[in-house]
Amino acid sequence: MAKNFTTREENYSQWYNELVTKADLAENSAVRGCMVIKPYGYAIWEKMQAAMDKMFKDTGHENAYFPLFIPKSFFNKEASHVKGFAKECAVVTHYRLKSSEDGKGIVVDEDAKLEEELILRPTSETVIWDTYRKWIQSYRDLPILINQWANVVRWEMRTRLFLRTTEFLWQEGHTAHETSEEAVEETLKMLDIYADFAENWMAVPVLKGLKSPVEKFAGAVDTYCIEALMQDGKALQSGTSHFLGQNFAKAFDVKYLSKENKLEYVWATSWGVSTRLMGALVMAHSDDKGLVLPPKLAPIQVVIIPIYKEPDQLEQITEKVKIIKENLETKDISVKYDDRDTYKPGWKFSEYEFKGVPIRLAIGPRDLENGSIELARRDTLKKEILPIEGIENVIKKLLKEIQDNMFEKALKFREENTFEVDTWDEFKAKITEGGFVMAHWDGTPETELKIKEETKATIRTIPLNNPQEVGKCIYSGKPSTERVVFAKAY
RNA sequence: CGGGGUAUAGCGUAGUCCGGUUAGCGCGCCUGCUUUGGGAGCAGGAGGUCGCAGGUUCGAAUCCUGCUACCCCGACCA
Repeated sequence: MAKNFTTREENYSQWYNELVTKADLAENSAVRGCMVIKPYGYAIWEKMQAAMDKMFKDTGHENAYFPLFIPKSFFNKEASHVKGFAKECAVVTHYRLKSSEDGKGIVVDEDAKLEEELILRPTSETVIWDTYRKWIQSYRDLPILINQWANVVRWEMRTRLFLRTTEFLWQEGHTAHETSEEAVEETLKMLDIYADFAENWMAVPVLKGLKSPVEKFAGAVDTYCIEALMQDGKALQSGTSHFLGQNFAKAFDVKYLSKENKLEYVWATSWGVSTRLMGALVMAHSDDKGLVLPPKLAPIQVVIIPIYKEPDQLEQITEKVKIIKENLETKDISVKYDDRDTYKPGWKFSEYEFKGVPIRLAIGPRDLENGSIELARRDTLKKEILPIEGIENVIKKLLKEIQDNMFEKALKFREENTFEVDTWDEFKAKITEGGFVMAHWDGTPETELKIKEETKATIRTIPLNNPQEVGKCIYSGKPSTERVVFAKAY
């Protein structure tokens, strides 16, 4: 299956595409730009969902569901929001089909034109704020802390599996607060949760920071983000958290009566991560032998493969494996015993290696004699023979070690590919090579756009707690007080 | 939407320039036997509207015209 697999060196984007499809994560569908997420890929997404869902709930959020369709008129209400999304909205204009005149096919029934056209949500701010208006009257109704897991549609020109698809899955949190301070606090709290998730579950180190005005969300006052560096030196925005100020409250007339009996607009946030995280996961860790999954998100953490010649040998092995498997499962480790007789051990080794299973155990007659088992770890590809006795404890520890090792490796990569530059020539050179380039910027959108035009690089983020230092903008030479992070981005 | 490319079995492809048997090969699939500590071997077998629609021709995967889909590179974006 994974024979003739393109290497990262040869062609990074082809490597990515082949990896995603051959590892059974997803495939292209009949509809351009849309993907089928296959069971193995979806299992990873479900693990991501479960972990984040718990984090959201632990911080007081509740799940709800808002509709897929949004009345077109809602989109007129917040000017910059319209501008940001108008170009990529799918629109429903009719609600019925009929047989065509010639009886050969089916056509849109022109008599079934909708009074008001419906937009397939590119995000749900509008429908949610239209709803919140009805829910909020008094400060006693606040805060509202709601999240929804949903699909959204953005009609993109160019798509890539997981990284940018026409329809994608995500979660979107939408909160309403009494004060600006509280909303900002919420925005940053969720940013922290995203960073925590990325680093501790995905083993992907991220930079937390603020988006430049050019890059921020349409309708937000401030957009915060987590940015990760991929192995090809390009940045991937992996999550965003927006402080919306009173923009949507004003657009949808959402007011509350304060303790002082004054009518005030509420303060808002929204935050989201999507199936794009799957792309980040793949591109951050995987190698030329296939996927490498962090143990905390791997659908299968340990696979056990029997090696045998005779049926009775398999029986003995299976008996032994049953005990090992139970011991592992007692320790909350997910185990698959692949005793299929239709594939040979070598084939299975390659298969699970390609699918990124963190630990592989192989057990044969020789092991039964010696009370031993062969353990191979995916991240380092190292193999060793260990006693079966107590193997569950070794594995428990090793899974943690693999998780940590993957993070450390990714962090080291990022550190080795983060550069400070002070001149325009240096900047252009480093940007071409790839990586995060820390440079002074005069703070104007004009300069940012010029830099983008000339180098394709954008400001990925202005890091939180950024050290202040005197410097000159690499492009305009104007004074600057801090370095910002430039990179080419996905 | 611009530039480039591709379309032949489930997947990958040869054949196309220069029209001519039954469209070939690899992987995968099915059956049987032998195998099993890193992608097994042998034997047999199934599987094709050659992207679609026209046209030229005695004859089209091959030449001509039109269309469609997909991929890559740009512009746009998470």
